[in-house]
Amino acid sequence: MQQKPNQFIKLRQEKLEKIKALGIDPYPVESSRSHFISALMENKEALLASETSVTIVGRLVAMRRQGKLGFGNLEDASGKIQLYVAQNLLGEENYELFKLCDPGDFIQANGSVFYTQAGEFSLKCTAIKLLSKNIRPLPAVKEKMVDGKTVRYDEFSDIELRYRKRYLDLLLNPDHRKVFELRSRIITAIRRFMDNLGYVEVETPILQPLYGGANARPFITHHNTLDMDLYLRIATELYLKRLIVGGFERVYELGKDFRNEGMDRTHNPEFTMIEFYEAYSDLRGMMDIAESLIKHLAKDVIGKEIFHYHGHEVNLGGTWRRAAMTDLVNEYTGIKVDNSSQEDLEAFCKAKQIEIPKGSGKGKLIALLFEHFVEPKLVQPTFVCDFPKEISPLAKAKPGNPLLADRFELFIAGGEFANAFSELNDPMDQRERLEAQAALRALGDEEANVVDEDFLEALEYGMPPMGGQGIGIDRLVMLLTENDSIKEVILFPQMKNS
RNA sequence: GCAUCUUUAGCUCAGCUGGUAGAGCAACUGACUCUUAAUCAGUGGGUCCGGGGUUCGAAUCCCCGAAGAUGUACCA
Repeated sequence: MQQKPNQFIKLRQEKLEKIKALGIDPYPVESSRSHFISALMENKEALLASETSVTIVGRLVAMRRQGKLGFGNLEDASGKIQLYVAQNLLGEENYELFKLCDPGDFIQANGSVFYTQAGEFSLKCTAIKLLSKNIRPLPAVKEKMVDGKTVRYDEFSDIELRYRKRYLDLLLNPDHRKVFELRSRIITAIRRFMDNLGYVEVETPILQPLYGGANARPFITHHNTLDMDLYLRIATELYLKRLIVGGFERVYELGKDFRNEGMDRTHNPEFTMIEFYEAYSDLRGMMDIAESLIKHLAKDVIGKEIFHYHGHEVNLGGTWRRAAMTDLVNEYTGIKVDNSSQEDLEAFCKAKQIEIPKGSGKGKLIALLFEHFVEPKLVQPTFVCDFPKEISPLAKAKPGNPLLADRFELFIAGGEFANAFSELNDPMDQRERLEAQAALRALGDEEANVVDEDFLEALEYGMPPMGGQGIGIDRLVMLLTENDSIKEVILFPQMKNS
């Protein structure tokens, strides 16, 4: 038989025609199910004793036909069971249909459970119905139990294909499906945790006339009817603060932010973040929430405290260190930051070949030293406090030290997991800080904040003292599911056209 | 952005210093009423990522390009 490049599809389409010739609709509307497959597997003896007749549905994932008898494995979202299909039980016509079925087809099977001679718990089929015909063969992945462990053969493992054809990855690699089930449970648990603290979940605009709340380059789009450019949000901060002005006391938003920047194993251009703001709280309150939330997710959702991540062993269970940025810089570089002049720090950076952006003050230099010499070393959870105010335009100054912000970032395994401040609510101070950012922007810093007049006006009407925090969900899921690439925890990661 | 590596059948891969492209699984045909990585017999299937070059001859060597991975830079 001559076979062309799309040989597989052609052959299956021929089968499809044969099925139609039997008067069977290969894509019927109706299906029914009396039991999930897991319900059969969990109640074997009772179903066996009662000889209950059941109807199950799912995808046929393997077939072993031998003349007038055959076996198949049927899989639904809950589990997998072997089908025993014999001509003398189905009748000739129905068995003819079975012979035209392929792995990948969706079918409905009626029958009752029993043990085969080989001792496998199976469904003895009395009828099968085709629910959806597969016309493109699935990549063949076979598995076998060896000493109680599942050994897999010819795994669908090409990383690029797994990301581009995620549906195949999910279908063929149950471990990867599990990661996304866990992601869902983690997000549900986060929402429940915040709800229990009395927070209200809100939704603010993704399309924004001005962007703010973080230092990042935005995606720009255009609204035709309004004939105006809009930005995809880089953060939810400024809108959530407006809600606190509006009388809400505890709000959170869990959703996507978009940043038009580099991509690597911890950055995807669209990513998921939770931000929350609590009136009459402050940095200390935010620290307590971060620690108790993440410990709760580890212990109660995942069920452990030790995680392997980016080559490190991280213990989320212990007491989390709290340290000032300047002390950490001193600890790892030996520099006494408080006693150093801006010139001293610039000289040190130059000696270490660290590029200094235009307009950098002493605070920025301290932050640069921190990033280069401290950040990668912070393996166990560490709250880094006392950020320079200069690089924290939306944070209140630390009481008693006008050069520092009342801010922390949480670092785990050398990466940032949370960022929180006692939020700045002095409208005059906020205006000055945003104008300082605008000056940096004029010097070429494309990631500096822009001045948002409406936000400033909202502050002028009065905003209570409060704590606010952002936690990157993707990285948290990476840590908790022990995946080193963000693409492993995002269902459809950004890829170039191939 | 830069560096290194990868790209061969539907999937997973082999293919040595250049000599007519291979395996397993999947697919197709046939046999088979207790298989389960079913088995047995047979068959078909390739833009060797794309383009150019060197050579009598290129999957293999060289150049350009694409995609992906890793590292690095940027992302305070």
